[in-house]
Amino acid sequence: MTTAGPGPLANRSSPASTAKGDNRRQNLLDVTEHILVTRGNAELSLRAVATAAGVRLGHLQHYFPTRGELIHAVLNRVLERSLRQVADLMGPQDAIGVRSHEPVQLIQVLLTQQQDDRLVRLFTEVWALAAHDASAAGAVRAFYRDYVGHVAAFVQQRDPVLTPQVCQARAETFVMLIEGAALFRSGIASSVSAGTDAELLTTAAALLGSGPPGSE
Amino acid sequence: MTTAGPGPLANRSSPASTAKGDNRRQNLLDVTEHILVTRGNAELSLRAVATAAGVRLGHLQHYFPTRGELIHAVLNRVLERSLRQVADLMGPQDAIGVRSHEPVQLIQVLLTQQQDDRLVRLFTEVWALAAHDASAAGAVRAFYRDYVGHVAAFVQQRDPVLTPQVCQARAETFVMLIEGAALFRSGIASSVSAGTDAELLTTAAALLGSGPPGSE
DNA sequence: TGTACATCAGTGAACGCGCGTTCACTGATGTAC
DNA sequence: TGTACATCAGTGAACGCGCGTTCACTGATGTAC
Repeated sequence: MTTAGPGPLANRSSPASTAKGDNRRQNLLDVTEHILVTRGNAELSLRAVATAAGVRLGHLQHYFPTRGELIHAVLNRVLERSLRQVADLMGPQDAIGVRSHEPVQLIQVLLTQQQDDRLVRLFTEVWALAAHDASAAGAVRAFYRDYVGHVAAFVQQRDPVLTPQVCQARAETFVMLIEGAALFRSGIASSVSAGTDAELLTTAAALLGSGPPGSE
Repeated sequence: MTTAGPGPLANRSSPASTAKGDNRRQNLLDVTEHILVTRGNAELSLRAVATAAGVRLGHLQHYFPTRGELIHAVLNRVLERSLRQVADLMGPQDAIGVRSHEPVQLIQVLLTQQQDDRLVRLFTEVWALAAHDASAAGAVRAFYRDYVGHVAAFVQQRDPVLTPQVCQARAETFVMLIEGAALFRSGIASSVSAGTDAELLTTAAALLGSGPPGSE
């Protein structure tokens, strides 16, 4: 398992891995993420990160030699973590082939996560990065491809009669709706009114296939 | 009429309005918008704007004394223009009380606009700005409030039996879906598969109330 | 019609500052023999 | 167990540059009388 392979973990920076070094690296990424959320990419400087982390500029650059490497590292970590959450939520069918979540529960978990505006603010930065940086764009597209893939597999399992194409279409529409909802629920767009949660839940659940079977 | 009042047009910069000055001002905002789309807020500098516009730095600052004023001016113009498009699309009931668009047509127009990734890239910057700048956040929330308001009015007119609360909930969910779809259709998230357009159209149309009447 | 003046359009140079990057360095920790 | 050496953790100073902002300025255009 430790032979890894050419996954997203392959783009390590110069120093080899040490227990102390790994902790420091994660700590530096934590700090970078926090500044990205609170101040945005435009105001993120290496000096600000170093100061907030309590290290010297030169030390930060021992781990992330350039600003670009730091940004890409934090971007990849965010996407990997989010994808892992989606995978845990959509497909915990490990030993036995049983899903632990019904669509409505599942959607409610997703919506609860969106109440935390930190993650949503982070994703607005991710989208903006993807819009201007080719490397970031590739990582973001891969993330959404896998995200949609997990949802499609969930839909397929709930209703094996559906064609893969229909599952894919439902999954993509579902993710569109969830990502759009994030903008509203985080307060960036505007606060949602009382009845919207119910409407959103119904619409999203219908896409996952929780409606009466054969109603389509 | 020149007493203005506290509208969005009130935040004029120092110079009074002249035909030549207004043209120059709009031209400078065009150039700023273009740089915002292609390079992003993080890489937008006053010198880059001035150079691209073919004027001197000092001249740019004659119209927009600070970077912040330039950004806010372009933000407000983008939001006003987009809202005007929505208003034209959702409610052309001027003289007579007749809508010219059916839901499906209307949605197709919205989706076609999203194929142009320039506007979507611009909005990723707008969301990021709103996440970190209090003034921008207010403008963006006002924009989405009005956007949702237009949609809600459309839904209400199509089915007067619905309560205003239901119309509001449907409208908010509709806008969530459309904004999320923008991420995918612009290519930022990932390209959509063939069947997704149909699924998206059906879901969005149902929210606008184009389903068989009384089916709810 | 002409003159005086205010305002606007546009130029040019300079400022202090924070930025990312480079590099030479010291101490700590692990590793090979 | 001890020694030598490579590697990693962390420091410190300096660099050139582009940045936003300030300010004094000249010419063009409008306006009042």
